[in-house]
Amino acid sequence: MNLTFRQLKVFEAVARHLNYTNAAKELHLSQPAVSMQIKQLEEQTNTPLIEKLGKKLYLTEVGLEMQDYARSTMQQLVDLEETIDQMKSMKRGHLKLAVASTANHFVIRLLARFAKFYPKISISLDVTNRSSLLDLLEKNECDLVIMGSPPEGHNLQSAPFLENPLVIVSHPHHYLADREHVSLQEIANEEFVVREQGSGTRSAAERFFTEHELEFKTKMDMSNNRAIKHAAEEGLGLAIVSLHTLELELKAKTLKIIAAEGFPIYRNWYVVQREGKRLSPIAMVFNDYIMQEAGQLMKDFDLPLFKSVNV
Amino acid sequence: MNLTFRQLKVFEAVARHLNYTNAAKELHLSQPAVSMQIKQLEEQTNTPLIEKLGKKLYLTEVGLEMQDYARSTMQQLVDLEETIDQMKSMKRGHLKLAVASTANHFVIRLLARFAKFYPKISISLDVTNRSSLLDLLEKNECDLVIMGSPPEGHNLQSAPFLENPLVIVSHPHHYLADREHVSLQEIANEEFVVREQGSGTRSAAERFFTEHELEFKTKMDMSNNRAIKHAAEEGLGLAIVSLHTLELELKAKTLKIIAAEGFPIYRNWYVVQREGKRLSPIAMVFNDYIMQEAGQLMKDFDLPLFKSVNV
DNA sequence: ATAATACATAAGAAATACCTTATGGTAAAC
DNA sequence: GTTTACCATAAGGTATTTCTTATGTATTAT
Repeated sequence: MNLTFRQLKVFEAVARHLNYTNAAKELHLSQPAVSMQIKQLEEQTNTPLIEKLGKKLYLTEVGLEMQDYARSTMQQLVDLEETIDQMKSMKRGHLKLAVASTANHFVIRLLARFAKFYPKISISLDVTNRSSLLDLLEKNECDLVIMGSPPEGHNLQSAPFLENPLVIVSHPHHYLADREHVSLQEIANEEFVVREQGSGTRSAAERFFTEHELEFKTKMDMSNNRAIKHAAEEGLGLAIVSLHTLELELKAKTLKIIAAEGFPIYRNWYVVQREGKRLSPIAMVFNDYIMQEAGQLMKDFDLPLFKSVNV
Repeated sequence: MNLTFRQLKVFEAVARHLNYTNAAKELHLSQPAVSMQIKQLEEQTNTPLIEKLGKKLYLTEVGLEMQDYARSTMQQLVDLEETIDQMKSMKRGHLKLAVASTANHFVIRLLARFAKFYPKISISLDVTNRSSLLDLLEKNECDLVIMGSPPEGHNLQSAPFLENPLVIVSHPHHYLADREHVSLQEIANEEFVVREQGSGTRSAAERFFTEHELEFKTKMDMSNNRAIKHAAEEGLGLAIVSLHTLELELKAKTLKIIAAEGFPIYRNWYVVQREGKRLSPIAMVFNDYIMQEAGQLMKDFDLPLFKSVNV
């Protein structure tokens, strides 16, 4: 059985009118065209669907069944079209993001704003480590990834969208904590708690010290940003971290930013996607959104000391 | 949007394999044929459904939606086919009958047997009066009608399928009730309770008396067969009724058949349908069934005195 | 009886659907 | 680097679909 949507459409009209001529008018067709479609449908099903008694038309039992089927199928088609339209116009859809754990906090703030504009869009946010992020991209299991240091040569495409100021923090009673200016040399005399080798933050810090021909004294390294901050709080050393991860600690005054010369170091946050990936409409919009709005939005958020540090 | 079932079928295969070449093999097509169907589907929806990243294929969000749609639509088509097949093979369907109230009792017995052969077939039986029967046929609201005297010239087609013996009954203590032979003249001396003018039974009775040049003395006429029998039970007169309506009364011995000369008068039960009506498979089978089997079946039923009357 | 109405059928033409083979391009595997 | 696997694209042809106009036929209404 090889029906066509055309046959169903015509049949539905005839079944509704119980009159070929009127159905033909509705469909802007000639009457024989309608007759033929019905005839073909009857040939397909190999059973009469409509019977003519005198001048009136009646649906046979199978005809009634066919009417049900035609209506439901056509309704489904309408539904599909609507769903697709909604997806296109982003009234519906799903945005799959993944972020580096260091970016988690500020990305959630960005997302909160973004989500308000697209109430019917569902969002999934995977907060995970660097290698998992690359894995997700590889498997095409997410639309976009936000991270601090995209790798090279994995068929990835990345774009910086926001400055990522790295600052030096200490516990509030550190002797450098309240100073208005701390020289490079004074910094170099301190010991640091740092991220593991290979981390973007670690690399940036090392580059900074190398460029200024200073020694970078690392006391401990840890693979977790939160652990580093905690170590600094406990006075195990100074820490170099992204300002964007510090909101809570600054509010709670468990850490203080040191007014170190040459700081903050500016790195970037990147949006990363697979090369060649055709973004879904909503992913494209989100991409545009953060590229254009992230800077402004971050300023709107109440990051204390941002300005003073930024001098 | 003007999809084709072909496009959906091909898309479904591709979505399942996530591989054009394998889908093509499954469908016994060349690979470009598959490419083209997908491309056309994407043109119809005006949105990508499948994306190729590296060597792997992925469904887009809309593609996933389309996959759902394709599967459900194709499943519905399978269901439709099955339903139609079942209707054709009479594993399903509906038989709409209407019978004259006088025929009710014996038709139900016929139906009970018939229904056993077609357990999934539902049957509706409308028991109503003559004019309503014609109305039902006119409006094509039933497949077949069973009645005693089909009218002429209503674009109806009728076929006798069973003898309808009319007998004379009286209450059990009537002085003719136990006689082994009652002459025509003795009958003609009696008074009768009869159906209204125009009724088939009435006409047949009148014809009988006219043919034998006897007077037909009618005391009362009633439009309801049951009322007539009741009148006879109460001794208001003799009654001429179809043997097939008497089963209960004979069993209960509230009426007795009189062994009148020339009786029973043989009339017929008819199956009536609209001229030109294409019977549904099940209606056709039922029609054949009663045409061929009704006589035998009626003999199987325990109609006491049938044989003796029939001598 | 005649006209009017409505569906069926036939013939022909245009569009389009659909498939094949041949070929090109790209990513991954060796 | 070469090969392999796999999809895209092009060209070309056939079959099918789908429509129209013209005409036939049956039923109903006048």
